[in-house]
Amino acid sequence: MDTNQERILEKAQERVIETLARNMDLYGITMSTGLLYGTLLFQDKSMTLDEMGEALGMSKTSMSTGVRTLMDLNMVEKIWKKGTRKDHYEVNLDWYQNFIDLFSVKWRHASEQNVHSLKKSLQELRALQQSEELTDELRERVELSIRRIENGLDYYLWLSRLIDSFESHEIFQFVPKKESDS
Amino acid sequence: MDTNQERILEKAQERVIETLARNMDLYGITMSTGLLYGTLLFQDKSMTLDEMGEALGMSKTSMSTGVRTLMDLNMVEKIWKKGTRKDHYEVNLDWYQNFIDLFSVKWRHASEQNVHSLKKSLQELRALQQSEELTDELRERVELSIRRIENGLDYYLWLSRLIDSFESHEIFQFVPKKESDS
DNA sequence: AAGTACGTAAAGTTTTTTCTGAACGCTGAA
DNA sequence: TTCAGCGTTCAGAAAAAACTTTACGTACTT
Repeated sequence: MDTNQERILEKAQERVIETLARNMDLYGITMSTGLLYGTLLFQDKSMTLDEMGEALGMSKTSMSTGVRTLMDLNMVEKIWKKGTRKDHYEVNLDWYQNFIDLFSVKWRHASEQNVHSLKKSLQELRALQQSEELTDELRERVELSIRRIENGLDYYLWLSRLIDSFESHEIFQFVPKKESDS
Repeated sequence: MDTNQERILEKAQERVIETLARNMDLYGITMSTGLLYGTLLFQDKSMTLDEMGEALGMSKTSMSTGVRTLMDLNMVEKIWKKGTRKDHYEVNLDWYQNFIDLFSVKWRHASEQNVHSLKKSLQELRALQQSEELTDELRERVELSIRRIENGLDYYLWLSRLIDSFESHEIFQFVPKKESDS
């Protein structure tokens, strides 16, 4: 058995795993959890928490929380495996869908919160604007704030439609999955 | 002077500022820096580091680093102001462009790193694949890894084209900035 | 040339996050 | 019913990040 070839394989895998993991902070995912994701990615079979802990040299507790984070983002799923009592996990191989789910879950949520605040404050400021006895200086400030908020709302409505186009996969009509050459 | 009206205005602004700031971790931006951004947003005039520190009750050093973070993302810019020795900063009011810049800067960078690793490892594995004396078991593992990596590359090429469409503003043809009603 | 005002780098402190190990509850087996 | 194996909760330890204070370099003023 040529262990040298094996080492080449593992080296190649590790490079990818580490790079992916390092950049997953964009997903709000910690490096360790990213390593876990990468490890699962190159696994042909599903893994148990113990196997993960073994592979990463980390505690089972960490694997438990890490795998839950990944499940919340739909990047990993729990697999039914009869005959064993342990939970088995598998990576979701559809990178596009992973991106979409992440984007939907995180950005949609933030977007909704922001819109809510913006609308509420806009309403208050519009009411204030109606008031007759408003100094010129204050009226000016109120109107500036209203403009700023309206700008923000425009943007978040757009962002919401963008996310819609991801979720519905319509975005792939515009930016197709595969390009012919290159 | 009715200080009550002023309080309403400030309350409305603070709500927005705080919500925006809280959600800016999606941008990899800390809450404090988010508050700084929000503060600048409702400012009619440019601000100096001292004014920011004053407004947020934080050290000038923090303002310095915070403002640099925002500048790196093109969300804030330094303003020429003659007659004073202090630097002045202003928020970039184009939310769409802020989003695009953020996305470009962060995701493009991550994407490029990932593609680089994926390609390098793919090359190594393809070479390994050529090798005649490869056990069936190892060949199987190599081929699985290659498939995984190819999947990833497909995705990142797509992502790159998506980012292109943001940077070129072509995305607005597909998801227009303004919708007629609603 | 000396002094002052400014932004930032470096070092140190505080706060937050991540990780671990022990203890718990649940489920299935004996 | 008891026991063993499993995932998870919780409290504490370790690590990382954020923030402040001090100190420095530069550029303008006098």
